[in-house]
Order: sequence, then structure tokens, then C-alpha cells
Amino acid sequence: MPQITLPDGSKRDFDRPVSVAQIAESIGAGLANAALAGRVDGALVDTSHVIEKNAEVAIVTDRDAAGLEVIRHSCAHLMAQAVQRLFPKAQVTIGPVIADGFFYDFAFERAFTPEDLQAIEKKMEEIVKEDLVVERSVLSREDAIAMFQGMGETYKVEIIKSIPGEEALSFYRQGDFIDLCRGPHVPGTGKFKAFKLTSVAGAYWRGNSDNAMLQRVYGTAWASKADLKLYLERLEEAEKRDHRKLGKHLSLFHFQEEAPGMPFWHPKGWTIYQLLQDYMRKLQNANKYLEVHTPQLVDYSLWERSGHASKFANEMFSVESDNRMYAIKPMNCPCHIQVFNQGLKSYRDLPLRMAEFGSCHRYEPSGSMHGLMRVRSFVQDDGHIFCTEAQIQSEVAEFMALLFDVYHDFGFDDVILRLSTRPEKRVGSEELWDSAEQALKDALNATGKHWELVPGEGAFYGPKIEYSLKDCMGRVLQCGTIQLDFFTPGRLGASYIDEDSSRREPVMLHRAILGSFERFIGILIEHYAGAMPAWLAPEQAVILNITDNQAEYCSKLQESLKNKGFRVSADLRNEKIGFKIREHTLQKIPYLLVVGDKEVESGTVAVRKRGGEELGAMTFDDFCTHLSQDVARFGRGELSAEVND
RNA sequence: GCUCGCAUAGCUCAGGCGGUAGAGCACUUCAUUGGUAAUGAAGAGGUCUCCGGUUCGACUCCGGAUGUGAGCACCA
Repeated sequence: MPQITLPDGSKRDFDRPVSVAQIAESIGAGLANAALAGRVDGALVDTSHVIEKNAEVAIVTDRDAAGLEVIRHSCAHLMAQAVQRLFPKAQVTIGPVIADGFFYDFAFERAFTPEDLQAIEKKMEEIVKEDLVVERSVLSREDAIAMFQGMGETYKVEIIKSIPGEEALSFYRQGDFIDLCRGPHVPGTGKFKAFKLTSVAGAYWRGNSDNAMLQRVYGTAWASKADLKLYLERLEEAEKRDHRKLGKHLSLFHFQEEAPGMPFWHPKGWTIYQLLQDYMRKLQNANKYLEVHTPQLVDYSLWERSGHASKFANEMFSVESDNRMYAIKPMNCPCHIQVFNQGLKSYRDLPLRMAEFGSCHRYEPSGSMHGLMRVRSFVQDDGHIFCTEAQIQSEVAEFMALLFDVYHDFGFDDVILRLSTRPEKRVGSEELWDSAEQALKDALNATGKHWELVPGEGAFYGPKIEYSLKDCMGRVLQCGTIQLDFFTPGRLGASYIDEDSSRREPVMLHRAILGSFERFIGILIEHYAGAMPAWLAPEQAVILNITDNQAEYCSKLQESLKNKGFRVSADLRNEKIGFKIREHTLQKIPYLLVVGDKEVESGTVAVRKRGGEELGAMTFDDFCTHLSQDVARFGRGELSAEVND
């Protein structure tokens, strides 16, 4: 006789085993209708799940994050059913929930077209109208394999065979469609209120590029039409912020066929680039980094010695000249070790922090390139710390403090920390890995922030921490990293003399905060929607005259502001003021300084902020103070500007 | 690299049973000197990405290359 405890603490007694749906019914008809699943003692179950013992039960509806997941998961089944009705030859494989939606991979003789997508969506609507009951059942492995074999679903057979253990498997049937699935699922196909198929693309079976390519159909599903609309608007917003689009519109950079994946930086974009680099250089100097500069072209033998050639030969650009093979450096660390190796090093020299803004090239696969986010030529805020094992933890801690400061200056306060530990294939003793991983864990714990463990994802030469930030659209972007390396220094002959006069190999920490400047600028453009905060804006202010009468005053004003170190231009064209305001607003200039006869007479400027706010007339000195204060704020807490077309 | 799209003026994009193309903005010139998101008029501007094929004729159809987009795979 189960006693059910509801989330509000109230208890209900039933005189026989009771299903989640019946519990919902007992509370109210509205809730019974809204019920999508149940949570019994913390575990998600179907509404048909029968409870025999005392339990804590919550009814899951679409107002619950878990309910939305159930909808999306079930929507993947709905789509698979629609696909199989339209294309009986299509085989089903897997269909998981992803952020904001779901996908389902099908094996089919041809690619789906956008027209197919429309037809599938229409068929899905039909199945929703049919309001089929979704039934859970349990089959033994043998029966399940026999059933799917009979249906010609060879991929499903393979999936079942790969599931370890001997326990029975659960299946979900809705009308003519049945799928292997852990569940839970919505009780009926009438529960879907808002979904849309968004795209189709190829995807390898089991994520392995040696396998067949399947057809992956992406979709999104929401609790209501209004939520779906909000989501689609969010996609549109993201499209407007696309750094490739804004980069062209604001004339920051361009790409062209002759240099695929290698940006041509325009004056404005390069201004941002240099400002960022100056900013990092100052911080690094203040944090005892020693900046160096090493060759871009290095004899291939160095890459053979470092071990890169054997693993990354296909990803390195090489140059033959004078019967010698050179590689264009894909990274700076082997060169930094060459600098370290000059002169005998003592333990007193450690930790030695070396930094370089070195131009690197990598032959990235053509399909992986994406605007500034993934390029073939880039510069990192790269640094290598040579230290002893005992110094690892404090070096990592100091690095992290610097990293959080930097991110804060850009308004990124939500940082995701991930520790990747020893992979299967690795070098170094277990004790070394133990202490290295522990040092990283201690440093992470010392931050007091939440961090995730990613087992087995470390590099073969050492564990690493990766730092991802969340932009204003909620997208997660990996930028910073610190990697321990027990391998490369020894391989390239780095050593120091320890206290006891013995020769030892230093540990090397590879580290970056921004990652590559290219990618980071791409991220900033999208984060700020192109409206860079004053400290980074390529043009901080534009002076606009009303008529030719004020031209001379404007030119002098511009000169004075430039002398103060501000980036200011003057637009003295014979155009109406409204026209100029519009043009420079679209160029997202932080401050527009309007000068008419009134201002000339009073020796002021009329200041208009980006976004339209009028600050009124100001003297030259007042404006300088205002702009200086704005610059000093960096991008801390910067709100995303509205996007104009 | 793989699957499927896309490639037309500086930019954003139309277009055509296969008969060598159009708009808006930008640009140039002229008029206009105007107070906070588009002053008016005129003009100039294109090997329709490249290389083959089919055809009397290809920007349009077919094949390939390159670039690019969405995914997948990769990311020292």
C-alpha cells in the first residue's frame, strides 16, 4: 500500500500500486493532462510507471527542465517515425537530446533535401494529430535482436550487441514505430506543441570518420509556440552578431581565396589586435614573464626531435629552400626550449616564465575552418614556464589568478574549468602523473570555483586544465589552457643544475589565456555585437560638423584629442548631421561629437553616446575625463549592445 | 578530409523554357550648408569564381577545380 510524498511534503495513501499518471489524476485533471513523466525517488520515469512502495514522487511537466528534455527526446522518436513512414528504406540509428533540441541519425541511400525536411515536419504534425499512445515494453536481448533483424534495422542490431551486460532492454512503441530506448518518453504523440526541423547534414556512424556517413536531421522542440519563437529569434540574433558578417561591415578584416584561413587585417581590425596585444604584454611583464621572439621558419629536424613531425606532419606547412627542409612553426615551445638551452641554468633561475607573440601556421583541415575562430595563421598569447615539480602548483595558481583578472576585464565572469587527466597512451611514471594531477586539483580547489573532471583527455605528455568562457549568448568557448609537459624539455635536451649539483630536467607548462588573438577577437566581436568597449574601439569618437563653418574648429579638436592619446576621426563631409549620425552609429562608434556654431562659440562639443544617449555639451577637458574613465573600465560588466542591421 | 548546399557590381541581393544581366546602398559629378539614424539629381560600374564538356549559341545544363556555408571528423 504505497504512501506517496509529493514535493510540497504532503502525503497521499493509495490502497494499491499506483502509476505516476494516476497520482497526477488524483491531484487534478489539469496536472494529469500536463504530466509528461514522473520523478520517483529522484529517478525519471514514464507516467505509466507503477509504484508499489512508499516513494517521493514529483510530476514532471513542460515547466520542468527535465520535462523539456523528455519532450525533445520523444520528438526525436516522432521524427524517426515520420521519416520511416515517408522513407521505409531509411534505417534508424541514434537520436539523442542536445542543447535546445535533438537530432536523429538515419542510414539512407541518398541525402535528405530541404524539401524532404518540410515533408518530414508535415508528417510529424500528422502523427501528433493521431495522438498515438507511447508504450514502454521490455525485451530480452535475443528477442530484441531478432525483432530488429526482421525489420532490417542492422544498425539497431549493432547497437544492442554493443550494450554490455545481459539485462533486458526497454523499448518504446508508438503506433507503427518502435525504438530501443532508455526513456522516459511522453505518454502520447499528442503532447508536442512546438517543434521545428532546423537542418540536415552528414555525420559519421559512431563518430568515426572510417565509418559510413549517415544523414543527421537536427530539430528543436519547446514547451510552447512562444518559446519556439524566442529560440528562433535568438538564432537570428546570433546570426546578426556573426563576426564574419560584422568583420566585413565594420571593415576589420577579410579573407580571400589566395590565402584560405589566413585573415587580412584592415586598419581598424589591426588596431583592436594591437590593443589586445599591448594589454597582454603589459600584464605579462608585470607578472615576470620574459618576452622573446623566435624564428618562424625552422629546420625540419627540430620538429623531428620534438616529436611533432611524426604526429603532425600533415598539419605542418613546410618550405624547401637551398636543399633544406624547413617547417613554418606550428607552435612556439620547441623554439622556447632552444632559448632556455642557451647558457647553463640553475635551479635559482626557476621558475622561468617565457612569453612570445609568435606567428604560427597550421594546415587545418579545410572543413574545420571558420572565420577567425579557426584559422591557419594565428598568434597566441603563448607562454612557457620552466619550473621544478615542486613549483607546479604555485605556478598554476598564479597563472589562474592572472587568467581570471583578464577575463574579468572583458566582462567574462562565467568561466568553466575542466581538468583533463592521464590518457591511455602516455609517457612518464605513474607517480609523476599522480603528483601532477594532484597539483592541478589543488590549484583548482584553491579557486573555490566549480570544476569538471574529464578523465583520459589529457595530452600524452601531461594533464591539462582548459578554461572556457560563456559569452552573452550563452555559448561556451574554450580559450585559455595550462598544460603540464614532462616530456618535451627532456626530448630537446633542457636541463638545470639542482641544489645538489645534479642535472635535472625542468617541467614545462604550456599556457595561454586568450588562446589565439584571431579567435579571441572573433569571440569579442560576437560578444559585444561589434560595439567594442571604449578601450578596444578602433575609433573611440568621431567629430561631426554641422556646416563648413565649424570645420577648422573640428580639425583642431581632433588634433588635441589625438595628442591626448585618443583614437578620434573627424567627418567634415558636406552632409546633413542626421546622415552622419546614422552612418557612424551603424559603425558602432562609442562617442559622436557634434559641433555647430553654438559649440564653437562656447568652446564645447555636444556628446552623443553610442545607443543614442545625449550627454549634452561638454568642454574639451570634461570630455577627455569622461572618455578616460570609460577606457579605464575596460569591458567589465559591459552590456551587449543592440544589434543594428 | 567527409556529406549536402552556395558562388551574379565594392556591399546586400534579384533574375532568366539556354540568345552575354538588374535593384538598393556605396562610388563619381552637380546642386544644396542643413542641429542628432538616410537632401535631391545625374553618371560610371559586371570575362555572372575558374577550367573543361554538351550546344549554332552557356552566366544559366553536365563534369571537375577553388573558395565558402551547415554539420561530421580533426584541433600539438
